[in-house]
Amino acid sequence: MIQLDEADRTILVLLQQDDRQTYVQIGAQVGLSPATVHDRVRKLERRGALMGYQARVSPRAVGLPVTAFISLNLDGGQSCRSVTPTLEAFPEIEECHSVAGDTDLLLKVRVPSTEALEELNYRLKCLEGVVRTQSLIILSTRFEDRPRIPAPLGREEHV
Amino acid sequence: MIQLDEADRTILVLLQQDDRQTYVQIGAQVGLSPATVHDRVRKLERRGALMGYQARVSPRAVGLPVTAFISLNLDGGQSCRSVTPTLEAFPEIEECHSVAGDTDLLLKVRVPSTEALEELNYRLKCLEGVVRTQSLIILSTRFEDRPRIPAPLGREEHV
DNA sequence: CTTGAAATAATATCGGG
DNA sequence: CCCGATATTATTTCAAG
Repeated sequence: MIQLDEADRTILVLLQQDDRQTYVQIGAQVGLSPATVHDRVRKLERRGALMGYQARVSPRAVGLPVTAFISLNLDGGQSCRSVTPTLEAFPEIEECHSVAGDTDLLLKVRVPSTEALEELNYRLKCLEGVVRTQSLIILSTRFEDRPRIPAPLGREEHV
Repeated sequence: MIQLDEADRTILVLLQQDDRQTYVQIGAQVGLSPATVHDRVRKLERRGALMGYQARVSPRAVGLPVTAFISLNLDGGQSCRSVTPTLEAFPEIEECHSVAGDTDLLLKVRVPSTEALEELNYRLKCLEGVVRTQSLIILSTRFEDRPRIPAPLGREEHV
């Protein structure tokens, strides 16, 4: 785990809310000069706490209004290993998690239509090692893309 | 649906990959001047295609190594409406979707430990209108935070 | 680790094609 | 809608406390 002081945490919170904030503005909040903020940001990047900067694009706006979660059951073979790179090649798959439970993989997907979801589902079923799929369609998203770090974040668990 | 030409799409793709790219760099890719790129970006923001800019923060780095999906069953009462704002007040809930199927709401959550997940689960069960919860723990994340717009994005479906 | 100041590079604005 | 030029701001570097 990366050690972060309070200033680092605040910087992360501010940047994940809006990374277009200037180092001057951020510096004012944390009580540091812009140069120091710059320095800390570079360090956070190198240490892996800051993994990138991305614009949030409305899925609706770009023609991907349908969101769904798809559960995948895999056979026991070594295809379990090889299936991840294959899935990564599907642009409609936004997330891919390995889970504990009834299924093996959980995917979050974005598609233009329910017809496209059906089509995607079919293509997944055809993959080597996939024995079953199950789709869960999102009716509406109440919220997502929320900051991951709650502002204060209670003190660390001692492991 | 927002109408986007090819340049707009390219701009969105580039910005969602890395929104620190300069308008000079983007302009070179799409064959437009920096001033024009600037202009288009502002328009994309106003039209709602660009919803914000956020730094991606490593959940591990900030002490939230455990990810889970929690399904919620609600009673039929009007508490269905009031539960969303309540959930939004939970900082550990990153996403909240209304789904079609066995359950009513699907949450994506980040917590410091499995103990914290247990605690969260308990707090959710106690909420007015929640009759059942079910947790699905993520063992490992193969990928997430992927761009939502695949580079070319096949031609529009005609509805 | 921090800073102010200087050098560099970006964004924002605007008149006009 | 697009551009070039200008003005304004921000980032980046650096020598030094």
